[in-house]
Amino acid sequence: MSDIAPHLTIGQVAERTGLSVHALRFYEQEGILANPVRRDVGGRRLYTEQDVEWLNLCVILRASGMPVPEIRRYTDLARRGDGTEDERLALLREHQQRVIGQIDQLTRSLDLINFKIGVYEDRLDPAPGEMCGIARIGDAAVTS
Amino acid sequence: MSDIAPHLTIGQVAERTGLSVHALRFYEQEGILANPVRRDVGGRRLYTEQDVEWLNLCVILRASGMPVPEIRRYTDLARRGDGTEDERLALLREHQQRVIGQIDQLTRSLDLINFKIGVYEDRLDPAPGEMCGIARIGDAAVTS
DNA sequence: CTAGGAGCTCGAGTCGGCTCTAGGTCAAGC
DNA sequence: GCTTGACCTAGAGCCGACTCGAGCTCCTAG
Repeated sequence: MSDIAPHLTIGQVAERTGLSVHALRFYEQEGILANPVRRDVGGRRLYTEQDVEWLNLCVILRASGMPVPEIRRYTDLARRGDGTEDERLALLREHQQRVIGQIDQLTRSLDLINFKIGVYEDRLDPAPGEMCGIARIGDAAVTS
Repeated sequence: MSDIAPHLTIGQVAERTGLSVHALRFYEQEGILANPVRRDVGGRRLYTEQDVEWLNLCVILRASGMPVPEIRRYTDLARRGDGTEDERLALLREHQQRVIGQIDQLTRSLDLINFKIGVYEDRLDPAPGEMCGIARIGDAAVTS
């Protein structure tokens, strides 16, 4: 935990985060790194383990649909440090709601998909004792 | 259920489906309508209730991330009718898996977000009897 | 008779988030 | 000495799914 900081190359970080080297440079340019990346004598980026940790968090945020500008905002707040906790919390809560909403929407979509799959399964291979005409679920779009 | 078919205009369909008129024309052009839209004497589109039902299904599929080309494929199969049920079923099952995957991914993201929110809440307003240093969850990205 | 509103077509523009290209530096290995 | 491979910058390109605009035709109400 001392300052040995093993200097990861961009390629290694790409491997560890699942991001492409292109994406890593893009993210840096978009201001999505808590502290500025250092460079070696040849101008090559040197990442730290902290950077990787941070990027992995960002990957999660992106994967759950947080737009890049908002991640930048979050990063800014984190960089500024003390006194920004309430804003960071607010931002996370907002995102939390978005994610919950997405899950909700997907779950409802999945219900319909499951239902339609059921219809096709029955149509292709009707279970014994089951009638052909399947009750419609309200007015839901159950066409074809 | 007879062939009265009350001829909906594109504007009415837009209202009923939540799609824009632009999107409706775009979808038609993309082949995402089970049967070709009829036109009135002036060349205006006339939709049926079936079209609306179908479109509402498509809206759900889109909302759950099915790409337009795949909806077109599904529409083609539906249009062809009998004998394509197994393909339609396969297509739906594939999508079902995708949606489940998405929900899964979002749920896991949400876990981390919830965790971080908890960290900030404690940091801003520590509950009595709670210590400051919060145990890290494995090596998970819990930075800042 | 004319103004407004809804519709039409065709094609261009937009947006987000990368991804790729061109043209170059540098260090290691043969 | 030369090739190879990883890295660099700046900027262009791409993809999907719409969205928008220009310029037109209708119909209807005042």
